[in-house]
Amino acid sequence: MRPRASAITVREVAARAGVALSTVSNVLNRPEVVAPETYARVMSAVSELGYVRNDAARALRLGESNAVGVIVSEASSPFFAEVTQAAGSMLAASGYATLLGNSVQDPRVENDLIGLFEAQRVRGLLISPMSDRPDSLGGFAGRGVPVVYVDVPAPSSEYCSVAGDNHLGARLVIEHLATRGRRRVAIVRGPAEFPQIRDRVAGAAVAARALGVELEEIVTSGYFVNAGVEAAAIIAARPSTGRPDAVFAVNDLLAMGVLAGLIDLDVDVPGEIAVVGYDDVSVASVARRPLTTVRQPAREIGSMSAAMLVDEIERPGAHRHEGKLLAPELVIRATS
Amino acid sequence: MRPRASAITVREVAARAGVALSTVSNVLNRPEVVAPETYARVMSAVSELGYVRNDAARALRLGESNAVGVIVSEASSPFFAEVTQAAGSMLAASGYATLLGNSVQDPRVENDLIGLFEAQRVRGLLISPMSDRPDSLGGFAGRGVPVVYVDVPAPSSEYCSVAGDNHLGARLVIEHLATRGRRRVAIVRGPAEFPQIRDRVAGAAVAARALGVELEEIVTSGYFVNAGVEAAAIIAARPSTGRPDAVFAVNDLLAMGVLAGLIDLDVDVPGEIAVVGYDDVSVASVARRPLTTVRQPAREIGSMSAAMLVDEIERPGAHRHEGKLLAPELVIRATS
DNA sequence: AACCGGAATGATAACGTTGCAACCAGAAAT
DNA sequence: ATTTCTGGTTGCAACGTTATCATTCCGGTT
Repeated sequence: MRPRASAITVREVAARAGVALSTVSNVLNRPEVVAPETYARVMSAVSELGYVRNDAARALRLGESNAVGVIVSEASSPFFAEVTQAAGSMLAASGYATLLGNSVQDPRVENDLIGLFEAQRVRGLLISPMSDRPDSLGGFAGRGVPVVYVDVPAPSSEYCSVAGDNHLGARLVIEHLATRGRRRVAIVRGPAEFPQIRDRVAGAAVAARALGVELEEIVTSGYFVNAGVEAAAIIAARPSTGRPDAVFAVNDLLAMGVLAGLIDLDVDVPGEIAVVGYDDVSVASVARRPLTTVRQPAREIGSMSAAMLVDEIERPGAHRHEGKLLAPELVIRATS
Repeated sequence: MRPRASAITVREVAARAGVALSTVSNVLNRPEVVAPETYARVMSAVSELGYVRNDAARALRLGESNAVGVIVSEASSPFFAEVTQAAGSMLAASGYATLLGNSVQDPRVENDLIGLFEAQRVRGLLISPMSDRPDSLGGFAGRGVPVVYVDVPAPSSEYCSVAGDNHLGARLVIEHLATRGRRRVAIVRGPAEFPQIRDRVAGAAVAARALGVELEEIVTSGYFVNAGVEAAAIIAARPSTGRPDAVFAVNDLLAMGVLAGLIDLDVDVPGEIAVVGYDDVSVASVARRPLTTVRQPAREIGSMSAAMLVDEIERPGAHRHEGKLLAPELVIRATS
């Protein structure tokens, strides 16, 4: 038992200002009830001593914190970066602190983060999960803490969600490629199974079947640029007759890698092989060739999901769950 | 006074397991002192009831949390994404939870975040500040909470820091351009004044003066791709005689924008104008042309600064402050 | 038989904050 | 002169956890 040596507490401040400690609390939390003169005296004591409220004690007393958790599977992806940024500023505007957790595409880390946020007693959680239904999420529901699914439709109607329509987006891609005369599409993805990716693959499969397009799946080593380059090497190594005439990479980073890889290996894009990505991240337009891709409303997904979460936190009675599915938009550039 | 309705506390668990609440605490914190049989009984009560420790209460009792704060000026930048990811996993390995704050290039937000982390009583702070010396940082030093500067040299020897040598990196760029025969370099940056950027500009100026290279500064609207495109438009609008023969963009996103913008406006790169970036983010190699840039050891910066912070937290006596300056490396590709 | 040591468990007091209830002067109403 | 009010202030208990210290219960020693 040797808690922190010197810490300025509300008690110190009270002594300095010559008032009771509950008066200090009043100054800080309900300034309208204290006399202006007292208010000033307490405030100057606060700043003289450099008092900073202890949020742990406050949270304990109040039974709840003012923080919400945000968990994404890959914080360094440009798409999620935009989503979390929009969500963060929305939450900040509503007075919540954001705790951002990066599960680094690892379900174990995801579970740890959920546990951490649970222990922190966050007011709500924004999550873009690895699986449709992370097992450790039950604790939140049990406690009545709102959870909003981001970029993935909620697994049940107890939750809100905001997501881009990945199924539709993928269909748009295949339809576009088909109208451009492509008949053999390779879909390139990484090994990890995200719900988003699964939906894109499924959507592509449906459209391909409907249009009589041949579909092949190439699983490469990850979801970043270098993995795309590897996929390009695999494709280019085949004899011309064995190659697809289009590549649908499940995100833009991958697509940019494929694109550059193919061009460097003297494959004509889009002449011989078309390349399409997904997300329309900012660099997509300045790729080796301006990249055809599917635009997702990233900022909107972030701010809308944050708004839903805030509503559910602040009006638990009136709140109605809702599963928003935002329509993506095909952006045709030079690679298809 | 109506703290949270139903919450399972250690008391509930104790009742369920038929032991005293302090025994439950022992099970959770010092399992070696309790009898195996009791341990098992308590643990099963824990999981049956779904008990989750309340970190606020724990932090209050202990006088300190297990969280450290990380503040970056632009979380969506690929460079910082890599830094924070490396720092985060290093910190997680040492048992600390990471609170990531994004100051969104706004000193006010930065101050708010510092205040938030102070109130949360974080054990330490990793910060890549907007200014050399954020005023609100004093509270940490006063409390004896370690602060490590990331990607910026510390303003005084009371702090550790890990940074890439921006001055040197910029010199390498100018020297490289000079040996390639370039005599008129335009340095492209955004309006915000980061210490990193200032160092790069200063380093470039020193090298340019030494080598007799003419240096011009173009301030565009931001630090992202589209700002780079704007800068390209400005340059291309000039008559050929008024154009620089090289552009040094202070980061890769900007450089990729400039590069694509120039090419789209029929400027020959690198024939007429060379383009060089900074950071060597993953997409730099798949830009419109493979981009010449300066590689920063982002992961190393992140994990090293985290390691220093942990050391300072855990060995306050033995710790010696240190200002690491990591050497960057010029990566010559196709744009120079 | 009295004692001791150790292992296991339990009672208790904080940690810093907040909201309620109580209090207290002095002013206004009776 | 007594009562009622009211703007200001204060005392106190509680939030859930953990470390300390005390207690109990054994089997084993003297």
